[in-house]
Amino acid sequence: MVQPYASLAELFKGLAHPTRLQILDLLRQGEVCVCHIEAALNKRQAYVSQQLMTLRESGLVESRRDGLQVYYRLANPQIDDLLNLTLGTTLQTNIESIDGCPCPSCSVISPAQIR
Amino acid sequence: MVQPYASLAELFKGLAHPTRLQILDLLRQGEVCVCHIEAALNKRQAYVSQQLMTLRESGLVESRRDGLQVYYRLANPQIDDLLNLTLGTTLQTNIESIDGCPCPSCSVISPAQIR
DNA sequence: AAACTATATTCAAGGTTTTGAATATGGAGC
DNA sequence: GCTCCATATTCAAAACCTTGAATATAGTTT
Repeated sequence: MVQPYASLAELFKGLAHPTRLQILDLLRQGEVCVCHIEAALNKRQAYVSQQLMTLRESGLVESRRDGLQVYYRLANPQIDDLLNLTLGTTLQTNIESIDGCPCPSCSVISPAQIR
Repeated sequence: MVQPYASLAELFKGLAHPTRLQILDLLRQGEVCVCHIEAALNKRQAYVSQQLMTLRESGLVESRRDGLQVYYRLANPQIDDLLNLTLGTTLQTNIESIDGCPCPSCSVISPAQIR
């Protein structure tokens, strides 16, 4: 078996799951922290984290820790190309600002910030 | 779960296998009969046929019978685009003319090839 | 340093995919 | 009709993926 096929197959395996595709779609908007992904997909934390692990292992995403938060992004521009080609340019899932989340998209001050 | 993700995931499942990728790569050169695929991959007939069934069910290829032979081709030009993006434009596997095979590619006499 | 928060990992049961072996089918020629 | 050829299907065991539950870890706050 020619090696390139095997490693490309691994990449496609990472893509071959609805939840993982939804996460990738989300990441097309830019870097996003895990709390956002949880909120946007409305899935349990551990489950999201498991799918993120698979995405990391497939080389589809990369992550960066900043304090308590971990931010995820698409691993490279070709993944973007691939998603544009297959998902089209319309984003299915949108992120809103999550109350109390310190990530860039959320840094808008919400009323319930007293302590 | 948003439906588009689920059906796209099915497509990627079809792509997530080395042998199936190799077959698709082969089909980039045009319509090819099963005997060629067998010869090019050096795999058992039943095995090749199983993978072709999966590819058909994923909507990645289409087939046409002509007498004893069955010819396969990529289902649509977007599959070509997807393969160009992911496999690049270099073909890994080449078809040679198979002795005694009545398909178009074989009826022409071509010099012996190496792999 | 203890408590807390955000995220990651491990485990296991159930489900699905892979692939070899055997067998079936559709079409051509006699 | 019978036989041969090219291709397809079925079956079953092993390998692999999915996902809920429980638990672990790294970093922050008190």
